[in-house]
Amino acid sequence: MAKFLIADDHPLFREALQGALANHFSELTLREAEDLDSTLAALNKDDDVDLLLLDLHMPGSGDLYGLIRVREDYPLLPVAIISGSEDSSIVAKCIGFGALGFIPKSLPSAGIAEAIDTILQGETWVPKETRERLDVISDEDQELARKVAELTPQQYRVLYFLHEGLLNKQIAYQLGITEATVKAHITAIFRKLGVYSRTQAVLVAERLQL
Amino acid sequence: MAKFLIADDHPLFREALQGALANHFSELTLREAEDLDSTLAALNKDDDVDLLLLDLHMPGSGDLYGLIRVREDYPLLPVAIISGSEDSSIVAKCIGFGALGFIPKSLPSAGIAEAIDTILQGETWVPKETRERLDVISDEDQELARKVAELTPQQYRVLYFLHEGLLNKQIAYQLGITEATVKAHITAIFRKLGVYSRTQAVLVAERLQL
DNA sequence: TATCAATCTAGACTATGGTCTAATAGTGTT
DNA sequence: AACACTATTAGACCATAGTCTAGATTGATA
Repeated sequence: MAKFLIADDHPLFREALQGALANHFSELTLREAEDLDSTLAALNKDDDVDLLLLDLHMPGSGDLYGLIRVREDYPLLPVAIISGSEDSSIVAKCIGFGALGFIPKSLPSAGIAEAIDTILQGETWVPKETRERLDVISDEDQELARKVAELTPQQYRVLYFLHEGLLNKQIAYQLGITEATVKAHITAIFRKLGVYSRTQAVLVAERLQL
Repeated sequence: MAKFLIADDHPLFREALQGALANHFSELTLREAEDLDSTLAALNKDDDVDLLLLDLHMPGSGDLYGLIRVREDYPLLPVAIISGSEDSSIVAKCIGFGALGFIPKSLPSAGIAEAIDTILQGETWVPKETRERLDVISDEDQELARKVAELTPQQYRVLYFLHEGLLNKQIAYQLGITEATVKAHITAIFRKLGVYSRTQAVLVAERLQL
């Protein structure tokens, strides 16, 4: 009896994936989540989830932040990344940051089932095309990912806007808080990332493609 | 009677390249340069150079700045990039920014001669391994490169240190000028790049891998 | 030589960024 | 319930960033 959690903001895709899985797995319990917060909440409630199917692009989080965050909180949970893109450098980063598999949305349902079987056996699965191009993630990037995982969701949002090149005033408006609070968050981000200016913080975010 | 300009800071490599070329081209005039300034000076003096062999890593300039700069000043001059690395994304960027060829230093001399023959005929030459991976450079990146080419050498140096995450005070010390001057350069950089904060300027530099 | 244009330089001034301190609210623990 | 711990909030204060103005230098050109 397998229990999966599907985290994807697209209801139609969740439904399609559910259909594909139901055909392949006879006994199956599915949970759903539509953003990072509800994903973490679901994982917190259900401690016996066998596999997380995690969309890369989720509202309220940068591309890799969701994965990094989940890996930090639940290091033993198998995670398969679901993504519309299949750029090999993205695939490499996902695997490097601890995902067991990378499943492109373009994959037909039989392929998806096969990929998930592989992953449930504890093996890595990535699309054929990218199988030979898995550049290793450097130790420094691993270290940076660990640091980014320490950011709170609000701090992460601030870092996101920082990375967009926004002024503190603009970030404050976007998040509906005062500029003073934004500054406090930024100072906390600096501490956690081990940098001392917004420029360096942005470079860290850029390096991890957050 | 061909005339080439070799721009590489490594005297030994210039010599080796010279030997390889002399064997293949019967009539050959060679000019040499060891940094970006002397390269531009040599091009300015000799207006009948047939080919520039340009090292990617040159003292006093970021990786792509030399190419961007030369292409801006001499758009008709064929340029072959010489480089120790042969990372496909770098190759793609060089070709995208107007180089006709990309010659890895690891190539045996017969291969180098063949590559240069191809380039002199006006065709593009890149290493076999990267031939199928030449992602196109986006229009925005082309536009950004055009803007970066407008920077003066000193402004470029400031942008370089900006991208390292240095404070204005530190940049001033590195360049031996006052902080006020650094600020003036930074304002000029903003104007030319069309941005309004150092963070955004750094993101532009990052995007072009300068 | 005179002159125009561009670059480099820098001081004075204003806006933005960043630190320190501290209060509030939520969370899990004993 | 009392406790420690952490996230979030923000005001006051100082440092850094960025703009405006302007003089000095260089190089090309008439």
